[in-house]
Amino acid sequence: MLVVTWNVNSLRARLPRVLELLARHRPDVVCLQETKCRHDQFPLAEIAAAGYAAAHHSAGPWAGVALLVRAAPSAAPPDGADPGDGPSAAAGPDGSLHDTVVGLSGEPVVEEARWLEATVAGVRVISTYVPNGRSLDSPEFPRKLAFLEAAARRIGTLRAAGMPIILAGDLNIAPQDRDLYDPAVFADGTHVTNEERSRLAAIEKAGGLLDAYRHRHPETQQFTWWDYRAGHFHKGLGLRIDLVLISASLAPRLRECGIDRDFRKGPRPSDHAPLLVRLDD
DNA sequence: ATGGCCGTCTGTGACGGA
Repeated sequence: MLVVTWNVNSLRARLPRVLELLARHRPDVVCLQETKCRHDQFPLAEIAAAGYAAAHHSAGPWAGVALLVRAAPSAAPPDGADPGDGPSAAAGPDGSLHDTVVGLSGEPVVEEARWLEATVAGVRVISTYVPNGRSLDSPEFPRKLAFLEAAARRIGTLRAAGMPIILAGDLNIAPQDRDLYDPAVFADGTHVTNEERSRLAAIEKAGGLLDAYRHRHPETQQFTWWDYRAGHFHKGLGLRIDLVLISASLAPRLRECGIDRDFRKGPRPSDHAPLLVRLDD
């Protein structure tokens, strides 16, 4: 099973690149963040035409998360078929979306669209977009911490239910200093504080989860986000803030985990690159 | 590293992103 997470920074602006990703990698599951569209703007028809069912949590110009699941070839909708128009849309062999949950219980700002769950092939898959936090003295920062605490509670509940978990998304935390191009630049900023890192660790502990990229590549410095400005991508100045956390029970199936930097290049790229995780079937 | 960018909206610049 190939799982991809990608902060697309507007799904409408990025749709050609998303379709390119689906065609190139044919992932089984895609977790998207920052879709930035109203519910009625979500491009269900184009995604269905590419052979994917979708569930989404859309709230207008900010945030927004989605899950795409590859349909079986025989289950592809015929020409003119209604692709469906909501989180209940489903398709796939073992790739159906079941028991979709929209939103995170206890999240501080309910009207933001930052958390979406579904069961795919016996795995509880979550696409999340954690608040940025802006700055340490901003009211957004305690909201970020509260969101992370709510996520830990929810993950603990899901673990107790017994199904393996894949929590994927833009966590907006660099887990270690090796996940930053220069720790000094971020010394007084968000994304690196003990408050954030300890809450990320609490999520991992609550779920029995591990960071798939770091598990597979214990020492490598590689990034998933680069500022659009100042040529940072071409200078190699980025952060690793997009993560896939998997249940320890899935770790023996972890074949590979990598970042496709090609999608940070080319026409109209997102400022994030997709992170790919392959699990043996 | 001071900063350079890109996306949204009913906009003609402000704001958010990290």
